[in-house]
Amino acid sequence: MTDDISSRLARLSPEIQAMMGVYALYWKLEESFDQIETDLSHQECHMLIKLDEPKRMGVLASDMLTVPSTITATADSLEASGHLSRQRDPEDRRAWLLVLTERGKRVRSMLETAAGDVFRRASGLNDMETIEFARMARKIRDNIIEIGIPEGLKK
Amino acid sequence: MTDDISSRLARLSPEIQAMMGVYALYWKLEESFDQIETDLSHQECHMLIKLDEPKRMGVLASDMLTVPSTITATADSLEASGHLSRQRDPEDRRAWLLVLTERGKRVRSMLETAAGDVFRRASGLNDMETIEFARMARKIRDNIIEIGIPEGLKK
DNA sequence: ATTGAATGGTTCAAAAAATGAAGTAAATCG
DNA sequence: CGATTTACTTCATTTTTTGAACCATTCAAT
Repeated sequence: MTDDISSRLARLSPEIQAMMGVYALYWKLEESFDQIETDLSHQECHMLIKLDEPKRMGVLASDMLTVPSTITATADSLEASGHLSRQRDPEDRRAWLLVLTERGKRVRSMLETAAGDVFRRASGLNDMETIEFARMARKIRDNIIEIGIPEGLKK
Repeated sequence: MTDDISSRLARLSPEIQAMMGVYALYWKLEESFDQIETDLSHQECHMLIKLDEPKRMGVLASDMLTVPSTITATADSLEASGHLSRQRDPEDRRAWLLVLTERGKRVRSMLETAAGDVFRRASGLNDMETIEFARMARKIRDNIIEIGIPEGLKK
């Protein structure tokens, strides 16, 4: 049965094959979020992951595909639990920068480690393949950041 | 600034780099779901994608990381809109198989095409790289299906 | 067979999460 | 300076998700 799915998939275009793999990996990652750190909601985990550096709330909103009021709520909650703090953006005093506290950094790094573990367990790739996959993933991410920012300002 | 993020990422372990790329791609995919097919909810899109072949509701629940009652609701809605039908599983008459209708197949194939387009636009990989990435993605997906099924029966 | 426990799915009320319209404060433009 | 736009907040409403009680079928052990 597995062979059937797999051989059918092999006939699809490479782009679709790629996306289906991405899909599967992402869901495994989500699954692992459910297991560790039970006191954080999904959305909170996502925000921590996105906060690899201080970011404006508006940037997060378009990054996380949601509206400002949702970001406010998530940030409130993470601030209350001591994972981040709001700091005025010196460039524009209307805007806030969300900055991880030490605790926030610790939890973020835990999430990152978990993500790495999930990849190792779920992918079944050997070391060489992992390195090659990572190289492409980095390229993809750079590309998305590049094309994504202008698109994020849509509407 | 982008260079800063990118060079920092380059210092992380390959597994984490890989996961961050996966993360970014998946979010782009979600974004595209928001744009096409406005009469389908997110969850409904996900269910259609998962239904590459008839599946039991329980299998979908563990696949989609949710509880049975959520699957019931989503299936009800997709059934009402003519995208799928319930058929008793002949193997076990307590269980239902969710089977896509012609319309459901059409929409699913549209979503698949959209996913492929997102990959092409978002990844920025050339043809060779795309083929290589796809090969690994297929391997990963196979591995996840293999290791995932026993894990799915947890609890 | 018969009974008891487990499994697959449904119902529905309650909880949680996401939204969007109206509001405040700061920046920008003419 | 005043008008407009931008960045975020508030909060009431809507949407989504959950979980406990439930029905029907299967499985296991007599």
